[in-house]
Amino acid sequence: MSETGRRLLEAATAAFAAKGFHGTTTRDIATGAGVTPGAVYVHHRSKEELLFQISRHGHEATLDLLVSTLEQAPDDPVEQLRALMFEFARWEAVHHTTARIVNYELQALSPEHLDEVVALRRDLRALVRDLVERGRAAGVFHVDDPGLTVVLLISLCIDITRWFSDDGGWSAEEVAAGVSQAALRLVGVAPQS
Amino acid sequence: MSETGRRLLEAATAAFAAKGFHGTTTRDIATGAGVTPGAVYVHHRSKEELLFQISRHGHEATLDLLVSTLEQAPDDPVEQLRALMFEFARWEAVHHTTARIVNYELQALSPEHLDEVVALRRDLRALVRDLVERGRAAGVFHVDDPGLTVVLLISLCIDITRWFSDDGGWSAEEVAAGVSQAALRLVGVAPQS
DNA sequence: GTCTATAATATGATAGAC
DNA sequence: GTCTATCATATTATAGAC
Repeated sequence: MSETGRRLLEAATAAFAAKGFHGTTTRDIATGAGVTPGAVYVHHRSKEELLFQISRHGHEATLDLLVSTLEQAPDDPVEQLRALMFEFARWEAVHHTTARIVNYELQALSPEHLDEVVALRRDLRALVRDLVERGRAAGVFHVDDPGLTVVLLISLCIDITRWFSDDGGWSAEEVAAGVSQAALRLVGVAPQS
Repeated sequence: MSETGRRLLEAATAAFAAKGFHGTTTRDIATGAGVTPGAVYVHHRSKEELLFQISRHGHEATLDLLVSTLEQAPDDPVEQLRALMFEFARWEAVHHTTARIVNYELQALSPEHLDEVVALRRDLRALVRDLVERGRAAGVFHVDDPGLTVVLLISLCIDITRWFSDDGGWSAEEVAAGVSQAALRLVGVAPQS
């Protein structure tokens, strides 16, 4: 992709995160990238295509991160959950601008694009569910409702997107440490950390 | 307010929750209420005024619920947190349509209206923070970072808005029970429930 | 590849008949 | 109070000059 094409993607990311897809105009995006409205369509098919590119890339990056985190973690559900939640939470905090679009602009995607992205979200959820089930089978996690536990674990990470700010009270690493500790408590692992 | 005025509010709530403020047109709202676009302005000043009315009412209802829940709860931080989180989570689940607007459409409010709503959000946060501090002072909550704990507790409730569905796997009460148990674990209370 | 200009449509809100 | 009609503007996207 050309330099201008990339700048347009960045401008779209900033604008979509701040004002939402429907609250952003193609003029906003063009202006943010330092070009005139007509130039947008040399680099991108449509405004929705820009959204899809941001959303898909964000989903793929998150999923790739979690898969490789699990691959590198020791063969222990406790350490795996700690690592998974730390990296997941850190990603949402560091990339909170992109993550906001990933998590809150799904409804603006075309039906076909939404399908593709929902499949990636299903994969991510399956990853967490499998880990919770393994910890439960190993007798180290103690949860009444594994399905609801999975939703709440993911909630802790996704909602970071909503409240995290670069100039707020915590760094991405502090948030990640707090969330991964909270996760271990949530699955009934004694708070030794 | 007239019957039509109320129907317009309900139609706006449904539309804003489904498509966002900027993704909703005044024609959508009028059609949803069974009237023509011109009739909207007999009952409401503007589209943004509809949003503000929904948002303010939702914020006030949540805050009132939490205040009265704390008033009625026994003088024990553990039971107070259990009750507070149960009622908060249940409200977000039962009223997930309104709650979606409350939690995710802040940026579409006018600056003056946003100020008013942010003040209510601050009050709600202070309520939770005070409770966590009291539990900590009493030696029954064990948390390293009370501020971050408060954010995560509120996260568990707010994010319900995003994922809860009436025809999903859990009732509002099941979710509320799971969230309040998760909250107690999160603050380091032994999982006896 | 970017610009200016503009087409085609959609939008928030209002006017005036009934 | 609701309707039809419409104003004024904004919007996505394209056309054609440079």
